[in-house]
Amino acid sequence: MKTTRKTPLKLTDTKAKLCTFDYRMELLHALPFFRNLSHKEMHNVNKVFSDTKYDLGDIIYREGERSTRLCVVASGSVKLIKQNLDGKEILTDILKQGEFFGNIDPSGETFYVETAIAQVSSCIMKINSEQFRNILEKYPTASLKVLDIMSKRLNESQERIKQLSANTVENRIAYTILKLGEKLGIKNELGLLIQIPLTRYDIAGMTGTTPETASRIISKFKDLGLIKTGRKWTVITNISELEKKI
Amino acid sequence: MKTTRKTPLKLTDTKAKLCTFDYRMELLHALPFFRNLSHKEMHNVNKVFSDTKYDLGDIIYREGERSTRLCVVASGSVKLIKQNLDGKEILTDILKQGEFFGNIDPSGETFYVETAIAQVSSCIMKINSEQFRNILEKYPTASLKVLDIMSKRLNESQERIKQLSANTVENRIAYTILKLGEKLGIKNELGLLIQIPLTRYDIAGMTGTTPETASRIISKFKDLGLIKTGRKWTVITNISELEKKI
DNA sequence: GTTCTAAAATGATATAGATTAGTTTATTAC
DNA sequence: GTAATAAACTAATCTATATCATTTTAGAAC
Repeated sequence: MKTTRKTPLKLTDTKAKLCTFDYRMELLHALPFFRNLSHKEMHNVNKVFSDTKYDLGDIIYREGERSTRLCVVASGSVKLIKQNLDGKEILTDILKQGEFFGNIDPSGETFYVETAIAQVSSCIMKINSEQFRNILEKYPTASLKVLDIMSKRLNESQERIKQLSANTVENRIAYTILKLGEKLGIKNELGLLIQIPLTRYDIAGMTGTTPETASRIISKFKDLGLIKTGRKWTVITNISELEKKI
Repeated sequence: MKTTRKTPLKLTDTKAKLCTFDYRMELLHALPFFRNLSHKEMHNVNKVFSDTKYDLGDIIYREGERSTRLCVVASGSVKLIKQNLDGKEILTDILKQGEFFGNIDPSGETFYVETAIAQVSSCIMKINSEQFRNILEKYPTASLKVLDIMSKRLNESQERIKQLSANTVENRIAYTILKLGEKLGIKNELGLLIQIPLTRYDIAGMTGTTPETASRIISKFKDLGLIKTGRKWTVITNISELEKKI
């Protein structure tokens, strides 16, 4: 018995929003690390950011390239991946509007440690890491916010290690879908809609398994009525039951 | 065919050094984030640190406890572990002299996300996170250093995810031993000596496997002449060949 | 030295999930 | 609308490693 797969949802416009001056100001000011800055200070910060548009699948930077930029997702979403020697890739993070990625500190690593790819059409704001460093030195509370975010990311990363070490693939996939729901989900009539193109390769890359196994388990979850999926969307239809699978 | 296991090494004194005022000053000043401070500034910083001695196996804090402290290893070594619901534990890090752990930012997580255990007799310096935050606000370059360390830890953590996702247990154990050698190893006549008590449980917790499998693979490495081990020590006798096992 | 004990090692068996191979379906291009 | 194609799905087999059970050993206590 299958759940129907022909459940297209009206997809929202995938074109990246234009990064107008006002939009950028608003967005930068909404970033946790710039929240306390005055309008004038924000104006100065805004000046040192540039922005670029990327289409779905475009590579923003590659692992191993000399790193000179800190990036902020102005619109769209970005996935970060690391590649293994044998070509297998792991997906380390999916970033949405307002999140930063790239190189924070010019005194540290000078090469990007992962590849960043636009997951949908996206607008990315960029700042030279040296200039970002200057801002952080000038506004110490901003540094502390960045530090806070880094701690949280480290903790999430360790949670993933814990899961890889001790949980089954089924547990991990349930957890990953729920986390994505929390982060990117929008409530609608069917449940919690995650509107990003999420291939079985992506799921496999996030959970340390193969696309085949990911597919099998997702089919199982669909049969159990926990989720519904299409090529570019996933809906969690029964959160509480899916949580029991962790 | 076995390599002889009766190879006791003269163990160095395991008693924790006393944390005299001068020793603390020296140590704090050597920390990357305080390196640029003046003697007078260091004096102020030193005042807000307290210190405590722990014996082998003592718990410094437990996962889930309210977190109010940032800790620095003054002497000895500390292991950080996270526990799974089913009791299986993963070892997230081993920290040596000069490394920090605990809670950095009081505005963030308010509970410890891991358990810290003294791996040998150790002296730990502690500071209230609020006070540490004040220091970081006062000395922006210190924040950037902390940020740098956090980035590095995040990257190491992601490297581990990559390995758990794509490599065999053998690969991971080889990698882990080499990393420990890099971090804690002391060159001696036999090779690179790692002088910490490292049980098969620890190795299993670091590599996401079981103690039995860890034991089997370590035996294999011993038979191949890559390492020698005792209860409280490990020597890498052939680094280049061990590297080929990654 | 001898005895004791927790850790380590080893052996036998079971299984989750990888691998290989093929079929079906959703979406894009026409 | 139909055709083309890449992703998703499914099935059968294989293997690395977990699990369960037992023996051996290093180092401590005497």
